[in-house]
Amino acid sequence: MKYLKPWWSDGGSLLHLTILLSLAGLRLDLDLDLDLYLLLPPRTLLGDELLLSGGPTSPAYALSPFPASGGWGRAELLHPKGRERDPVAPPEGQLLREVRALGVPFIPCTRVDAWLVHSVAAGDADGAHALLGAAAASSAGGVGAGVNGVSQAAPGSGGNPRAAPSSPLAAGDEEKAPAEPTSQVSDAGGHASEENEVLRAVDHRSQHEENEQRASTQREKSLQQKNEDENKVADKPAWEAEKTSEPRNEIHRNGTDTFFSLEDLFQLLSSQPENPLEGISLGDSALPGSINDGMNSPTHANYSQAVSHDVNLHEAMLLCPDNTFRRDPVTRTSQPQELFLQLNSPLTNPEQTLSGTNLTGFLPFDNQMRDLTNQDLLYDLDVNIFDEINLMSLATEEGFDPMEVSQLFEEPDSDSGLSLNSSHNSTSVTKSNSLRSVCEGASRSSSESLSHRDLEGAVGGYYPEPTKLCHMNHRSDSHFHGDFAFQPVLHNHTYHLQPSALESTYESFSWPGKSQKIRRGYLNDTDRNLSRDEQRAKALHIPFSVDEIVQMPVDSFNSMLSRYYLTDFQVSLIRDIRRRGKNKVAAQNCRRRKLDVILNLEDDVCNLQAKKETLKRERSQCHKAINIMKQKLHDLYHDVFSRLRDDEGRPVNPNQYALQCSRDGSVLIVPKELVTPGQKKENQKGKRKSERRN
DNA sequence: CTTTTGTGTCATACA
DNA sequence: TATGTATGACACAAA
Repeated sequence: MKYLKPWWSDGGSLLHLTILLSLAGLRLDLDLDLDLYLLLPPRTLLGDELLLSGGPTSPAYALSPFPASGGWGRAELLHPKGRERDPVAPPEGQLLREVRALGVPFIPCTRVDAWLVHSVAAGDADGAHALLGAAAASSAGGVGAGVNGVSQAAPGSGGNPRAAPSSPLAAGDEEKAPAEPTSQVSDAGGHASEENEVLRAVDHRSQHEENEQRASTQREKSLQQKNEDENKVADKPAWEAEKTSEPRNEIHRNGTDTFFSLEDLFQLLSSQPENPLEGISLGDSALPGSINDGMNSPTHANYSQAVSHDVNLHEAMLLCPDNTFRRDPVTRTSQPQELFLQLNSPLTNPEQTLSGTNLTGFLPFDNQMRDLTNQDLLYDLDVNIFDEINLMSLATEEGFDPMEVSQLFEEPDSDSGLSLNSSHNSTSVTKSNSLRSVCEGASRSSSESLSHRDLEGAVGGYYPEPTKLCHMNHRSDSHFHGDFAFQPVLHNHTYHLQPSALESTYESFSWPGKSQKIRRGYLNDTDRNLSRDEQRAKALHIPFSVDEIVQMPVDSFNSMLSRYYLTDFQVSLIRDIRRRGKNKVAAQNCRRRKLDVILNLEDDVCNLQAKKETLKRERSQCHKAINIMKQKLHDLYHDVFSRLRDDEGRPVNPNQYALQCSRDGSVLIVPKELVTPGQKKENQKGKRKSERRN
């Protein structure tokens, strides 16, 4: 963490927040490297600790150590982890009350996007500092993760629905910073404007150039990290992606979630002119101290320029054909689609992006439905033809193992709807080839728009067959296909399997039943790691992953089934996979509940046993007390009789007389013969009971 | 080798 | 009716 005296340290009267990022090269790890400093005005009295809350669920930051008095003090906002504090933040309202009770203006933090704080004049601590740092690039872009920074919506705040930092940037309106505090800011603190705070983000050394130099060395690491991120993105089901489009514009990062968004910072900055105390405005001469010089210096950009620079830099980095984007298409089959996302996420609205990235069937394409092309011709063809072609292509696909499939589906009842007896002869091959020709004649203009993610998520990384794509395409946009989508078409399909072999292969298909077993000995190591359903899906080249099949909503599921051309066999398998997947989860939950019940019952048993022991002890203590009371009563009885004298002054024999208490409290000496039988019985009962207990 | 444990799956009932 | 969930029962693999 590098901290230098800020340029406004001799001016201003309100709390300034300095956000300094320790940039390890161009990579940011906010968990470790983001430190927050509060600049406290002179004579600010604080407790030794001040909690700031970024949001209902964000961790609290402790303000420590105590700032120096008599001048601008600096206090570091320490992450709870660093102080081994309880990371659970107190309720926000309580924090705000505590903070306000101290009379110190504060800035409610909801989220801090990573941004590069750049000092144009390197080494000039008093120089102006331009904000060159782009806000977090989109996660799809991946650049931000490695270069500019990251952003994350605080989970508790429900995330920032805006397109993260790219929204103000992509707006291209750098001269007009949003004047209104965002709802997120106002939600978190609710008083950003009324507190009249100024937010400044500076760095005291130019790290930008340094970072640029480090970029090449860090690129590999960034690429690795980015690939990990993209893997996460790629693992996200399409139906999920279609629902949450904007998170693609954000880096999802584990760890600290109390951050400003760059947009929030801009808005705070833009609200500055409304602050009569500060008199600091963006990009004008009201900035105190050397900042004015710096900002007006030709070598320094003002904030607006910084923002503009940011935009351009950001977009340029997104758009430039940097090596960062070059990935091995073999190892990363989803690259084209993700690159598409990268290129479009900051520039297009999510709907457009989605419409371009969910072309494999997860989104409705009403407009595409209207745009029927020559592929409509295909629609009139017998579906069975597609069926046959599909099976043919399945059988001729590389890695297709008929034995494997037959092992995966072995049950006598082969009522799968497969046209097993269909003639897989040269005629069907000719048909398929002709269909491929027709499909190849279709548009190839938007290859990048085909969702590779969907394909990648499919079991076995299978690309849909061209025939399948054709079939889908005839119901979709003609721009649906791309060149790469037809890559299999370019393969030399020699159909090495003879029709008889194919027929026997398909006849060996059987539906998974109760007695199904997988002879894993036939499976390779890779397949052995797959579940049975995954193996089945792979064997039949189901173009969806098992997770997708299981987890997607029923509407998406049904639309998927209807949108894809799938054989009855495949549909049945998909439905079974879904059913089994759901049931598997249900079984897991059921067992978990059962375990919880057992554990709770064990706890109950322990508690009851403990309670029993307690009650036993209490009873024993009660008996002891009773015996003591009896003994005392006995002693008292004899003491009383020892003091009693009859009319003649002789002691009263306790064996002949008894003391009897009347209701009015008087005590009478009564001969024992006159004691009522009921009293005698009660006394004897009590005696017997006590004897039994003893 | 047997037993235990965890897991997947199926059948069934129910919502 | 379709779908999802809950649960008992069974099979199987691994410890």
